[in-house]
Amino acid sequence: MLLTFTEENYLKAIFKITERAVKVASTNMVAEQVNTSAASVTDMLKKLSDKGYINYEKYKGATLSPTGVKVATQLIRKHRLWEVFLHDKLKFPWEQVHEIAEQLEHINSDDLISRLDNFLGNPRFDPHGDPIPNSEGKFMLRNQTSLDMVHSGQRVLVVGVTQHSVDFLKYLNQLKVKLGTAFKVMAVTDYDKSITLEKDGAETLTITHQVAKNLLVKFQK
Amino acid sequence: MLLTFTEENYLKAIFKITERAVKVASTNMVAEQVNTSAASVTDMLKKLSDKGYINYEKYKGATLSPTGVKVATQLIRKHRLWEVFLHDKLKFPWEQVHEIAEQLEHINSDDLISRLDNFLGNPRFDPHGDPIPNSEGKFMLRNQTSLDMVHSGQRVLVVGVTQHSVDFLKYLNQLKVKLGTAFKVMAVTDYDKSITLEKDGAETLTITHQVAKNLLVKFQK
DNA sequence: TTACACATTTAGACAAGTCTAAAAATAAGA
DNA sequence: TCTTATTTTTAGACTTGTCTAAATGTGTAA
Repeated sequence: MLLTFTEENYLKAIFKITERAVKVASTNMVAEQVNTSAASVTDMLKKLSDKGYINYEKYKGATLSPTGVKVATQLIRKHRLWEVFLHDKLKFPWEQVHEIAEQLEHINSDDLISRLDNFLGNPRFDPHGDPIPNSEGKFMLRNQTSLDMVHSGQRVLVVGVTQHSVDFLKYLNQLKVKLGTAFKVMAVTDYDKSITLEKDGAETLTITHQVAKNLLVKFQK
Repeated sequence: MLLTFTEENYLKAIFKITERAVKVASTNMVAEQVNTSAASVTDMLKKLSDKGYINYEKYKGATLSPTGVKVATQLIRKHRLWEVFLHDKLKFPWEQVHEIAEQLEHINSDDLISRLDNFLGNPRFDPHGDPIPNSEGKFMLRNQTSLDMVHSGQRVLVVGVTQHSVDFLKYLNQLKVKLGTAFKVMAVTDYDKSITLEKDGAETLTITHQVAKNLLVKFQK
């Protein structure tokens, strides 16, 4: 069964919302994700429910059905593979790949995606450090923490970001922070939770709690 | 000004129709190209005319305006560059690239296309031998004839096809005819205009007039 | 030049996705 | 539990692109 561009975006939105702590996607949450009105969302949820992609009860919100999950993870797979292509092959900076991948992810061809995956060397993470689901929709798991959970003295390696906005990524460029950057945590301020880090060499930088929350790291022994 | 997927397809259709002998695209011709009804075409021609992309007079048919030509050639540029990508990088056979490129051509990003062009080594022809317009929309011209215009004794090199249907291209695969294949014309039958060719080595094959018409060749001295 | 065939346009309708405004349901505080 | 604030849904309308059926225009053969 063929889904429209729009339907696909709704499924992806619901997936994103229910991926973490939230178990059920509310109408308003979806509306914010797809940047539309709550009324439009209600209509679409009804439609997607009729088609079997989501479980939806009036006033109770929506979750993806198994079919819905499949569609959403395949979209994410396509999105992230295209991001790798744009970054690795076409040399786009990481802050520019998301927007173009939003278009490319809707291209319809299984053969295309499996060939692209191969061409790229079956990458397991995209340019932001997000895992790329395999063709069965399985994600690679990884031991990671957001940088606001660390303590003074710990050594960490940047492995991802939880925010893909151009502004945030450009700010990281400015700080010369990218995937693979290693830090030692020098201090965590009680007052505003800002964190002072020392880069591999000697440079020191201080970031706000806001920034730390959006940086994913893994611990180094 | 942003065009919809559908509007772009109409402009491309009018371009294709008026590219050769026909000077004006009639409603029915467009309807056949975009695979829709004449009534729908009339509506769309009115709209595209209002927006300044075509010159259209009731009952007289349509031609592209300068802006329309620009849009259409950029679409063709994108289409053919993606075809090169699919064929050269992802190793799709030439009969499969068209369909996927029909989707990819609508992706919107000038930067993407200029990077893709570079990544591919600024190719000047697509996998079917069609010239790729440059970013100003200029086409490379080439001395070429369709194979039904040749005479016995002439030596030719296959440089293109005028038909991109999967069936036709698969038939050529079967005959082991591809871009760059060299032939000597052995005989042209008066009766049915079928042509007997000798391949570089020694193999001989006979093709119908229908096939010959759709093969583009250039002469070898 | 008339008559007919064919091409084209108009009229009216429909589906998808959107909107605003109003109504209804739910949640939360006193 | 009652009242109010917030969320969600419904109602009705609009846009885009499509359709069929009917009306109109154009071109050609007799």
